[in-house]
Amino acid sequence: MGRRSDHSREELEALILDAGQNLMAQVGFAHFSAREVAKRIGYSVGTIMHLFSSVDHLVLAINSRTFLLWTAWLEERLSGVSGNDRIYALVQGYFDFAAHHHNLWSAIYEHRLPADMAMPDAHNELRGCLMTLVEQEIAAVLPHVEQDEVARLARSLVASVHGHCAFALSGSFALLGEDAPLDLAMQRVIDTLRAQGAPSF
Amino acid sequence: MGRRSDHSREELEALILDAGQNLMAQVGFAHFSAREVAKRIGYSVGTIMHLFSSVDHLVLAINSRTFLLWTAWLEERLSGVSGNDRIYALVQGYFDFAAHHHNLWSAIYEHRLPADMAMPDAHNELRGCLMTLVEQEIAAVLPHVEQDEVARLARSLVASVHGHCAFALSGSFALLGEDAPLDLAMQRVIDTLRAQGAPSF
DNA sequence: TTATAAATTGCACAACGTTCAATTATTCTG
DNA sequence: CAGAATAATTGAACGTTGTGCAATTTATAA
Repeated sequence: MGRRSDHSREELEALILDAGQNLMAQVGFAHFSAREVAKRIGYSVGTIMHLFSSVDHLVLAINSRTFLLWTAWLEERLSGVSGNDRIYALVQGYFDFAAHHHNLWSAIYEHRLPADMAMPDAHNELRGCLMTLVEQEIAAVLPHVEQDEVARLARSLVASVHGHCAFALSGSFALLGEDAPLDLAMQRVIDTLRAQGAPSF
Repeated sequence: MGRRSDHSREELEALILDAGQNLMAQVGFAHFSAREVAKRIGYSVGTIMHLFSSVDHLVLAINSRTFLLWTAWLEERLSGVSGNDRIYALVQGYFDFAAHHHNLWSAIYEHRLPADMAMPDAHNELRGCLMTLVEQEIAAVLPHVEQDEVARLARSLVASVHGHCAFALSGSFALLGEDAPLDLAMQRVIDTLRAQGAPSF
C-alpha cells in the first residue's frame, strides 16, 4: 500500500486512461466501470477517484482522448487525397472511425455531463481540433465564403453527418430499411456545398 | 403480498409505464431505476421484472411511448398550418419536443439495446409512425419525386435534423459558439429540398 | 532524525439489476 | 363447495456499482 515510486502522477494518469479506453472499447459505456479499470492496472479504486474525482471526469477524459484518435484517423484518411475527394474522404472517415470504434465513438454521445459539471476548457479545445480540421476542408472548397460563415457551415455539416452516422450505428436506419447511410450523408453534404456555390460539386 | 385483484395485467403495465416515464422525465436515463419505479407505484421490483423481464425492456417500452408523444406533438404543430410552413413547423416541432422533454428525448438515444436483444416488431412499427408523418410532408412538397425516393429523403432529412438537435441539446453547439442551431438545421433542409427541385423553397 | 505532506489502501455505505424460493390470491376441477 | 393447480407478488439474497473516509504507507522538508 502506498507505492508512490512506481509511477509519477502523469504516468499513472496515462496508465488509467489507457486501461480505461481499452475497457470502454471492449464493453461500451453502459458497462464501463472505474473499479474494473483499477483492477486492470493493479491499483485500488480510491487511487482513480483521487486522480479523477469521479467516474464522470474519467469518462470525460477518455472521450477527449477518443476525439484525438478520431482527428488523427481523419488526417490519415486525408493524406495524399486532393480536390473534391477530400470531402468524400472526410465523410467516409467519419463513418469508418465510428464503425471501427463503435463503443468508443458511442461513449462520446452516451455520456452526459452532470448538470453541475462544465466541460473544462482544455478538453473543449482538444475536441475542437476535429472541427478546425473540417473548417479547413470546407474553406478550401468554398474559397469565396468568409470565415465565420465557413465555421457555421462546418458545424452544420458535421451535425448532419453525425445524425446519419448515429442512425447508422444505432440500427435505426436498418430498421427503416435504409442500407446505404453513407451515400445519404454524402448527398446531403453535396446539396449544401452546391447551394453555397461550390465550383465543381 | 399477492393482491392480483388490484390491477389487471394491462392496468399494471400502464401503471408501471406511467410512473416509469415520469421518473425518466425527472431524472434522465443515467439515473433511471426500476426499483424507484416500483417504490413509486407501491409494488416490489420483482413485479416489474415479472412483467418486463429486464430493465432494458422497460426502458424500450418507455422510449416507444415517448415516440408516440412526439408524433402527437408534431401533428398538433402541423394542424392549421399549410404550404411550405408545414416543413418549418415540422423541424421546429422536432426541436421543441426535444427541448421540452430533454430527458425523455435523450433517453431514446442514450439507451442501447443489448447485443442479444432485437427491437420487437410492434415497437418498431410504433416508432415508424413519426417517419411516416415526415414522409407525407416531404411528398407534399416534392410531388414529382417517386415514393421510394421520398422515403429515403425523409430518413435522411430526419437524420440531419436529428444531428443538429442532438448537438444543440448536448451543448456541443454552444461550446462551438453556435447560438442558432434551429436556423442551421432549417437551412440544411432547404438546401436539400431545393436540390430536389422543390417549387417554392 | 523528526515532522509534514502526499499517495494509496481497505472498508463501509447505499443503491442498482437480477434471481429465486416462499407466500398469497385466484382459477379450475371434481 | 372443497381441494388441487396456477398465477401473481413478495422479500431476501447476490454480485455489482460509485463514492467517502479513516488508517496506513511512502516521500519530502526541516
